[in-house]
Amino acid sequence: MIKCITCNEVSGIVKAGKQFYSQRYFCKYCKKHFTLRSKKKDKSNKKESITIKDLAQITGVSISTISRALNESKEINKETRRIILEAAESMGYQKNLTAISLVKKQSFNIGIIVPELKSDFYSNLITGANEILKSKGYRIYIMQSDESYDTEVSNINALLESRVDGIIASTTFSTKDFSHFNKAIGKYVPVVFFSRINNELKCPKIAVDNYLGACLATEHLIEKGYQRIGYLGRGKDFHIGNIRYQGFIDTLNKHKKAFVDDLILKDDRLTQDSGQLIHQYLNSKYRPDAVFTMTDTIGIEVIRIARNMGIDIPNDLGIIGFSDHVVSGYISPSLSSIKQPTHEIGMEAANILMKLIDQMDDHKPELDHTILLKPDLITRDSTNRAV
Amino acid sequence: MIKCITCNEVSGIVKAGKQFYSQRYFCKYCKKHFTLRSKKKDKSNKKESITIKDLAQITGVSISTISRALNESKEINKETRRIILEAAESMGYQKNLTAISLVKKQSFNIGIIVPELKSDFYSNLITGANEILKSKGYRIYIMQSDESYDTEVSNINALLESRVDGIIASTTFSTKDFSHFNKAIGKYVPVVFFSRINNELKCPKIAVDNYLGACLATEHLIEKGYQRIGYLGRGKDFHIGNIRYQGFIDTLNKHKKAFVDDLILKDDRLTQDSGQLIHQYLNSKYRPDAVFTMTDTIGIEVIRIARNMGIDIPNDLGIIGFSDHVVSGYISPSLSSIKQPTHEIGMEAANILMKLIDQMDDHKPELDHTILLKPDLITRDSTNRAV
DNA sequence: TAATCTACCGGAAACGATTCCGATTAAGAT
DNA sequence: ATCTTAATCGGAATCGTTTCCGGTAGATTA
Repeated sequence: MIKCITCNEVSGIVKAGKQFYSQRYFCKYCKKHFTLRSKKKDKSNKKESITIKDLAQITGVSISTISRALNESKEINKETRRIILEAAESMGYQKNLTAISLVKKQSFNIGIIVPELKSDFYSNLITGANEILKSKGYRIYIMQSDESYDTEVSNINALLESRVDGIIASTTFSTKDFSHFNKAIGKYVPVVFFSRINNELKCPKIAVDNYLGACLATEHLIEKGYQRIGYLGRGKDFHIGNIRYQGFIDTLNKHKKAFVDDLILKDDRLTQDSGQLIHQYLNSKYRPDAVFTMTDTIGIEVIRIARNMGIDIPNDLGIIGFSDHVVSGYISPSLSSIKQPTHEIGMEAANILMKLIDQMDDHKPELDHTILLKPDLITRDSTNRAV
Repeated sequence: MIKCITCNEVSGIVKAGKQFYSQRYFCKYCKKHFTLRSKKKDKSNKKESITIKDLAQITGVSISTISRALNESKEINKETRRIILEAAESMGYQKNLTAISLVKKQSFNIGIIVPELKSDFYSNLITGANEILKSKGYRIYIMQSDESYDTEVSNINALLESRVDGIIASTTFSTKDFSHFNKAIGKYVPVVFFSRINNELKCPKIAVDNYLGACLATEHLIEKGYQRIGYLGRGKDFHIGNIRYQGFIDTLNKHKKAFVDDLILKDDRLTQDSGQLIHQYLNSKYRPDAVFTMTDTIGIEVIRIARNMGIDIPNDLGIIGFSDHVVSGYISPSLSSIKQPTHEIGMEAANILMKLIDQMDDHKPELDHTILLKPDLITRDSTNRAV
């Protein structure tokens, strides 16, 4: 004979449920008592924001109507909408983007991946992109890869989990395999590369015209009458570094300048701790009388070390960098450079991404093109010698 | 007599539905035909990612079991979990954070609001915060207020709509009303202020010890034997500016140094286009022989202008700034400054936010305290004169 | 007068998870 | 032999929206 476990009642018996164990039984009165008590426990003061269901309740219409009012549908009476909007306002209703994203399969989030944030270069790119994205109602996730391939991959996965509507990225120095980006594209999440671009993937890329920039820089050194022009940059794994190097070489050739191998230093350590290396370089027997450095950061190091060595800049050594770092204008002597239109690159990348997202709806697949923006030559003291 | 609108059949009549208009009727065969045709249209190649439902289908278990496998519940057989995980892996399953957020009422997103991104100061703060947040599984939304109160407010609203789990913010210069932050707190979204803090709100704040920093700077100038020490900074609306100013005044008093009002220039234009203003200041009859500037940016401008005016730095004019800007170490003469532990401030802010979020679950309300981190005096050429 | 349209609105099924209940089976405890 | 438990699993509600489908009333058209 089955009995209630608390009052021994034998009629109206129901299962007690998990709060005890499965084969125990309550009479229905005891059951009600216990479930009520356990319910009370979790009536916490958690964040319970007001929903359209609440609005429906107090205005006396259905939730579909609420939704219509909130979304400016025309299938709704003006007066009804006014009442609803008023209620929403007074109740402090705030739409839940999470829920909306779920049903719309669109998050209005864009992921941006950069090697690092604390560089005015990348923060300018981001600011440019954000300007466009924000105006279109998108929010941005910013992720840093810290020049690590693995973090880049995990960042992509994190963005995919968050169901971003698109991705803008600058790859790390070492990214050679792009399957993680392909994964995104495979899931119909459009990808646009900016600044650190590549030739591997079929998707839009936007950057400064690195080749042209390098030509401008080299040309400038030649014009200034420098003879033994050297190059300092990363090794051959870095795509846009190679492009700059190629611009350098081609320009020398074009002007029938021979280049000595010893004046060309391509070494990945140059973007890390380069002091020793540069010192050695400047001391070599084929001492250059000018250098084009792949980045301003390297150029600034060259200035610092050359100054310590008592080398006369710009007379005995001309220096020109790339990217126009903030300190380049302030260091003594100030560093000539190639200025990138960072803000525009960011904006353009965002614009293209927006276009891609629109096209996604029409099932038009990709547009695979590369846009190169014009750089500017900034001449400063480090190359300012009398010809 | 009601007839099917396409075949005139009179038996088995059903409503045609909205695709035509309400009072039209189909026979059931025609109806099936038309609905099938309209269904086909939207079977687009949209992003249809695979879900736990799919996994349930192919593994032959329920979705609850799938969920348990994916979440390392112990209420599941090891072998079952292995099979499920294997299937998930091979199918390329990727969890949908949007859906998870909806049911868990937790987004694992943190909003960070800064006045601007393209400043190494704020990007360092963010990087520090991100380091902690990322390790705890949070993603960050970065928003810029551009020193505009209105954007700050709309940013908060955007973050609230996105249901962020917490907010870290530096306010704009002009933020005097904090009700938008209160709104967040009211919705149980914890707020932590960093760097640009205030006295208005009951919530954690973390910044450098601005008072101490100002004292260190002023003390340094006094030690170097400067006599007519001036101050350059924003007007009285800027909280942490006032604190720095107070440290300056108190230190002068402590050393029984009189301060002349004419050497104190508090003007909001100093953080914008300050050239004219500074020139005028340096030319006034109570010409200072040293200045403490509220920020390095102002200090750098002072150096630039003083150099143009032919003033001897540091002998005729000592300059010290605040925050140790990147260019401060490179400009000539290099600018002495007060270095802020930016990275630590960001990390600490994130840590406190994490604690707040945890406490939210336990219904313990706020912890209202201010943490001040120690600054460092960096002496450089701009104050390096023989005593 | 009947057919058709317009303007509104409600019901209910999604979206992709988590989680609470309860059920079952086999094993251990009394 | 009965009670109790552990180990597993399925069903269904839920989160807060959007949107499809269909319904009604009144105006308009044929």
